Amino acid sequence: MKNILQDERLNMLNHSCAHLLAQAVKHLYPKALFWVGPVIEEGFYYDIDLGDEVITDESLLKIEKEMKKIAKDGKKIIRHEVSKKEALEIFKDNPYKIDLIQRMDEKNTVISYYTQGDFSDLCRGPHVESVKELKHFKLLKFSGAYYKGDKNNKMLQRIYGVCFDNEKDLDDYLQELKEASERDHRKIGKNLNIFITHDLVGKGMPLWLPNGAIIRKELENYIYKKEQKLGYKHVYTPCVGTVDLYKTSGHWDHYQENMFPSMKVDEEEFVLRPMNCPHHMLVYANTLHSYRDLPIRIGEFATDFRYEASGAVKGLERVRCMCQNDAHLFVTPEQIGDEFKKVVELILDVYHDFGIKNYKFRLSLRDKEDKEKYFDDDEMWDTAENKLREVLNSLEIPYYEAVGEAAFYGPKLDVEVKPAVGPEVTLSTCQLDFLLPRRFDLSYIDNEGNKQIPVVIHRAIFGTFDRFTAFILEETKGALPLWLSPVQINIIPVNNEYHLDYAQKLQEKLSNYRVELDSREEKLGYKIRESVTKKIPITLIIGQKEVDNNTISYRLYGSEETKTVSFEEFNNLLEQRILEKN
RNA sequence: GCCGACAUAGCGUAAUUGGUAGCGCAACUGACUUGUAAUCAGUAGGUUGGGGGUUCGAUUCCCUCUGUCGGCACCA
Repeated sequence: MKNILQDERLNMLNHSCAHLLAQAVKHLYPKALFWVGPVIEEGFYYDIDLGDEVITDESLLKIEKEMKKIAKDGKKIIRHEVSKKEALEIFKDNPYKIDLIQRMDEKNTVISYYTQGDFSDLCRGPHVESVKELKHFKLLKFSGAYYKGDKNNKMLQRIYGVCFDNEKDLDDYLQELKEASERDHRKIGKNLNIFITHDLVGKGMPLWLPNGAIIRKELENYIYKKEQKLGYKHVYTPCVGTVDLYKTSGHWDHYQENMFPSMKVDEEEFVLRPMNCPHHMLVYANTLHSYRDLPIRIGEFATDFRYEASGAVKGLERVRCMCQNDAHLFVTPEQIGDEFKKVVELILDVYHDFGIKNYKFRLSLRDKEDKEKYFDDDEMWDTAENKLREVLNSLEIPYYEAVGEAAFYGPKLDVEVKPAVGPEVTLSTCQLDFLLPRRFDLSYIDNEGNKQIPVVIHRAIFGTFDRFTAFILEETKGALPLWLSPVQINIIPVNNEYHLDYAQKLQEKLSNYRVELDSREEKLGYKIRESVTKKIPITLIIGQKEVDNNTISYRLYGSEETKTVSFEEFNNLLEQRILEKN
């Protein structure tokens, strides 16, 4: 997908197109007041105050038509540079622009605006020379958007669009958008019977169907083995906890509104747990620990419940009931670097196995000004944040820093990926925490016999199995690698009367794999078509040739070629592909 | 949660300017016995998401709830 922000020419075109959009809106809605209209990766948008009016599909078409008309007129786009005072006078009727101008520093910024025909807009530019150049554009969607991104402010109307230099680029782009929607895991999940939701169960509560359950089980086995090798100890803990547990951890104060409401049983208040840290703290606290025992790594595939905002829920990607691939590492301060490094290496290892290449590391730091969210201990935060930077630098991993994205208890490293549809999401996370061990009064005995407080590293490699599955479905377009595929091999006998026996024997010999035998009375072509539609990795065709020569003919998903081999050769192929996670 | 749209059979869809709904795939039955992406014929399947209102009559219009979609906000 083309990134419009990064292409100078497209950037200018789209920016100019945003002005064209505003001009057209002004023609059709004379009372419209404009806020900002930036270029984004996917094109451009403009935030507009339309008073009581709202945009509809119909009005979008009208606006687009008006844009074409203005563009055809071919007015020049003229730049004007003015003083702050002049700017305030020119835009005096628009409080949004006044706000922008008043925040400008006249000494360091040139205040400029652009005029095209009867329309002027405050803007630093640059723009194309004439609206005539804006021929190949399309308005894509519209929605409400809070003024300045603050939910306490008024909701403005936002219109999105995109502009290109020629019709082919525009068509290609629209085609790409359509193809991306074909990869949407919600669509694949439905077609391949991976998960559903049901009104009676509730929003954001996916039901994993048998096919989905196989995928999830494979993912669990995969990461469980990796974690076992790395010395993790796995536990099971309940999906509920008392409110007091979360008061102790501090989560109650910070995230109460994102938890399902508490339920009173006898004299106790319980909540569905939104995270597992408190439970794992108590697992640690169960034993007296020596410094020799550390690090202690407690892992769990833990089901959590979060009362996500109704508008945020999306397929398997953002749910209210999820299963985390969670672990908490209890370490001495000296071990932080090493342990953190091991987690990052595990993340890289896993991403390599899944062929995930497009990801970004984000170092999420606290916002020093936000005293409400973050506990107030500068020294602790500085130590933690610097420690993470140190590790990342030593690993020579590129990352960017994001202020205000830290958890309330500490800074974290997040790994972000871009799904087929929608904005980036966080998959993996690794967080440094000096706070919860104190809250739970955790300790270990150091080599001088003194009580010390351990440091906790929270980490989730897959993040949640739900989101990871969503992502991997989109990455693979549902054509999962052999080891993950719900059905791995589909055997099709050419003729049931003569070849079914041989096919059944093959099925038995391949019982280590998930094999289906399609013995329906249908034509070969019909069954092959279905095998391909279901994205089964390997389809076997068994006819007279195979029976006579004691061979196997197979075709791989994505290929129309059929190869004929001996059983041993075929078995080697399977083992090889499983090993390579191919 | 906010703005807007949408909800028709398992899935994908059509239609009704208000007179209770068609099609394709899948399913089922029968015939065909097949060598690389759809064999033919037939059968069955719908309180048109739930509730309420207007009306002689609502799937269509109005209200409401639930869910879905596109964004915004949120994301321990």
